[in-house]
Amino acid sequence: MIVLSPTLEDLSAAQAAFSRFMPVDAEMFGTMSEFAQTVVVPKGTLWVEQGRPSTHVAVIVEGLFRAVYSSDGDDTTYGFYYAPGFVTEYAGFVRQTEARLSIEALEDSRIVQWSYPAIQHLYSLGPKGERLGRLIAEEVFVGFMDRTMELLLYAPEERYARMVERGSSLLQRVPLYMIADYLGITPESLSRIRARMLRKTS
Amino acid sequence: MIVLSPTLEDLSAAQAAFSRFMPVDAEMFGTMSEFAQTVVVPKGTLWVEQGRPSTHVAVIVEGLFRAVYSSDGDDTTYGFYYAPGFVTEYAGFVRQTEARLSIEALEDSRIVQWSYPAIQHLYSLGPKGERLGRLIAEEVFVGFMDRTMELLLYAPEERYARMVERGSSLLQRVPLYMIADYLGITPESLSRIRARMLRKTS
DNA sequence: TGTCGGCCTTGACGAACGTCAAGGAGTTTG
DNA sequence: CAAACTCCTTGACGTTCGTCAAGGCCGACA
Repeated sequence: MIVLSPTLEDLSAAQAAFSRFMPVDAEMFGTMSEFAQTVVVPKGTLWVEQGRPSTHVAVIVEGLFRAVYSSDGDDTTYGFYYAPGFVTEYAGFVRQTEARLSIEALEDSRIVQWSYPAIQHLYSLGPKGERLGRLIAEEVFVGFMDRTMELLLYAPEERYARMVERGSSLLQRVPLYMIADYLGITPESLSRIRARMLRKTS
Repeated sequence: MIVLSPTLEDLSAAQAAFSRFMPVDAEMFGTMSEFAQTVVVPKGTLWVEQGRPSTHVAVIVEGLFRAVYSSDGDDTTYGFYYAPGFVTEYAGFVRQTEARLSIEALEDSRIVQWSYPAIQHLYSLGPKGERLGRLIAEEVFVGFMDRTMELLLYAPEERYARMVERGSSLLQRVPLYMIADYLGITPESLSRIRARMLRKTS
């Protein structure tokens, strides 16, 4: 992992990500830029390690990450993160406790990150900073609600079918055993589900 | 549902709930009290109805609620809410869109509620209001992360076993078919799981 | 007291999933 | 070029789940 000063493109990608939630004026953009770091994360690197501090939140300029929970030597893929969007081990970050998940780069990635003190500083600047933090937390929340609903409402086969219908780019970018994991099933089961679906459409 | 002016006990229960997240000073407490309403919700009432606006957020003084998603005539129990804690159809509330879930009182309940404009007013008072909103959103988020993790990591039988170990009061207060639903299985399967667990311990 | 309705259990059966094991295709590495 | 590795698939088998159906328990209520 290499830490750099952000380029203008990095900063504008970051601003675009934040702008999806609320307008970012010149002053806030300036403050953000001042504390931002660009990080180049090679494929396979753990940007956050389970059990260690979760110190940063980042905007993904390019690349792909997964959140993974490890226990007794086996991994569970909890979620994926890609541009344009955020990546962070949120639970640990907001409470400044140790990360409960690792976050691993699945492709060579480039992110713009802020430390916890930098974010606190942003909050301390006034209601606009707090507001941005709140809006992002709420948005992230709604995303997780969808995820939980998917697991509760649909059987494994339907979950995969819906992912295909949605045209998720993950299906092209991620090995199937991680998709299986994400859907809550084994790779063998996903393989059989795919075989069944092929038989039906042909 | 009967709407009343909050009693002092109602307000102090509300303050206690908020205090779990950050100190609430006299000024903020005053503003909160000014806009608060107490609502008596009889068992069986839908406090929020799926498809209609999600207008309020509330602190539970006493009672029990469940969030339920209805589709094609069958229901899925999404979560439970009880004192001391909050209840709201959060996704609809924060975005002021229609509720995606209904929220039903499972016991005769008493809550202290705030409307969306009241909360916005609280936010507009300065960083402390925004901060409180953000902290609550983050806390709610971590809870949902736990919920999703439970569904991904554990098989149905383990999910029930963990609920028993945790000593959840829900097991005493809620019919098993709702528990089954909450765990993502059918009532029949939960019944068999209970039978299996009894055989093992005896 | 008898009946009704809500809730839990049990049975039977088929379908889907998990596990263990083996094999094949494509890519990387020496 | 061959060997090693990663990833996906397929097979066999046992277990668990969902569904449909029936029956029992218990509190509510006339």
